[in-house]
Amino acid sequence: MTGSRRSSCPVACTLDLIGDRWTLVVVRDLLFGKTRFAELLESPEGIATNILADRLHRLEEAELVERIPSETHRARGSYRLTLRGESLRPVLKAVMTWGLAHLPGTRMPSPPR
Amino acid sequence: MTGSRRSSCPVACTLDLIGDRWTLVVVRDLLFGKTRFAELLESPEGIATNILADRLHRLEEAELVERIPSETHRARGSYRLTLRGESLRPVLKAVMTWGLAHLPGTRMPSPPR
DNA sequence: CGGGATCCGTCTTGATACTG
DNA sequence: CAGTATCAAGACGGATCCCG
Repeated sequence: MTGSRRSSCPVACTLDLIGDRWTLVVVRDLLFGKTRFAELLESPEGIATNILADRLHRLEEAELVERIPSETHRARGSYRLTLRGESLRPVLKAVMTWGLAHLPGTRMPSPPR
Repeated sequence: MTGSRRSSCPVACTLDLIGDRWTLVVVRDLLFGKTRFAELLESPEGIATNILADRLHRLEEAELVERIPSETHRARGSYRLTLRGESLRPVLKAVMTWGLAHLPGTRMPSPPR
């Protein structure tokens, strides 16, 4: 995933940002209220630590996520979606709705709000 | 892209199907009315022939696309979205809407219907 | 010539081990 | 706990080859 802008198409350019198998899973978890690295790791999909770190960095770079460092412990920051990041909710909703309707066996884990 | 189902989450499972940088671009073109291999190749993003063939096969396997062989020329088939494939339209719409709203410089090429 | 398949070098991904 | 380092496996991209 290079992230390079390939065209002026809103679909292709958005996919440059979130078009991979992990980014939207991370966004999903953040939308569901998770904030810490370890929490994000716990999801049943089993994302690897380096992939999670990479995706969080990319999302930060795209200003979809911000990292909030802790004042007490230096290595205990948390991650939150920016407003821009939260605006991905309709995209996630559409993906989730499609999955629920067309992939038997899938179900909602907990309220996405 | 392995395509293996990793969880029961509708988001993660949907991403197993369409979570990469090319699949939704192909679906976009099919929704826009393109039907032939060569047409799909012409898009400004510049997909490689092997990648396009691979994505079409995967989409066929997932029953999102069907290949319709020509009666006259045997090597002149066309591809069309199935009903199931067309049902991805809201997902594509959400992605496109997000891109138009948040990625400056992106614009619609031609009516998506 | 159109519609792919195959080969191959490069870049990305992901599992695991390791560190502050 | 929160990542980084390492390294094998796989995906990408493009050039070419092949077949009707």
